[in-house]
Amino acid sequence: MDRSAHLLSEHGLKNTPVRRKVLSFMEERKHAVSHAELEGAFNGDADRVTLYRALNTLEEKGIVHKVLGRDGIARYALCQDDCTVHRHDDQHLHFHCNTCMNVFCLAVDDYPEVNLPAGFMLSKIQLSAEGICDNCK
Amino acid sequence: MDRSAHLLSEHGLKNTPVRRKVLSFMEERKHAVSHAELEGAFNGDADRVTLYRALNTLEEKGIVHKVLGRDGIARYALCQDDCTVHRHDDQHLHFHCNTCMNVFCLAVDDYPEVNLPAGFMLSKIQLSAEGICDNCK
DNA sequence: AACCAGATGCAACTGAATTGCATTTGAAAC
DNA sequence: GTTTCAAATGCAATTCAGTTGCATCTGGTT
Repeated sequence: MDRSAHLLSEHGLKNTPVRRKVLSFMEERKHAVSHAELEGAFNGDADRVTLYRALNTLEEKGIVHKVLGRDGIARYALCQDDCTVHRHDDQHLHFHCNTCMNVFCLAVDDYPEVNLPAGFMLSKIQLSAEGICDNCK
Repeated sequence: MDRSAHLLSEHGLKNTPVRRKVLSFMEERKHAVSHAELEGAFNGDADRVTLYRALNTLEEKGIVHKVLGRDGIARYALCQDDCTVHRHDDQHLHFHCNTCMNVFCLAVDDYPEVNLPAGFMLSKIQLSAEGICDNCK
């Protein structure tokens, strides 16, 4: 059983061709993938709605996490191993390329401390950056 | 001439009722405003397309800046005085409320340093947070 | 082999945002 | 104050990401 199939059974999801291919496609990319990108890769082998639902399900189970690009379009990337349904490990930097619009999940050593005004309850801090990615440069 | 009218002439924009009202509406709010919120405030006094165009124009001129909510919907807030067409002062924290989905621009004292992998060119770092705002708490 | 909850495919729909084009208007020139 | 015109507005139609309803199919268990 490959890694994709393992991830699925581990989270109580049926091991279907679509989900396996979605996961292995993400493994091969170093940027977060959009629905449109996946649809292109499937090239008619899966309905667009099925892909939307596969992505939503994978996110709900904590297998992938969702990030909105600067263009407002959702992208998805594999979570780290220690992600759970209840806690996603988002302690990384999302780098937004202003040329290709791709989003990259990059490791970051130290995370900033932030103190909010009175009355604001903090649940998560996220760091993001934008510029030009190594591929577009 | 009030502040809204001044901002417009300062940036070479016509001083129209719609733009003045959009700006003064933003001044009164402490969160970034969405198109839907504006449309409600205008209550038929301006076409929805006109509002979209007003927001785009104000952003292009550096009078307001745009931020995407967690829901993927654009919101706009007045820039600090030192924003220009070429450089927006985004050195603040965007706080996303998970209840009302409003976005708040909050001041932040120290900004984190980040070093990217080779080949990535950084142009801007942004800090965002999510949780519950003071109003929803 | 039988079963069924969950996954898929197809069609229709929603909602944010954009585009084209005719009309109106702010503000500068006269 | 009148003329003038680029810019702004209003209206209709369109685009595009994402969702929903429902019938059919299938992975995995019995």
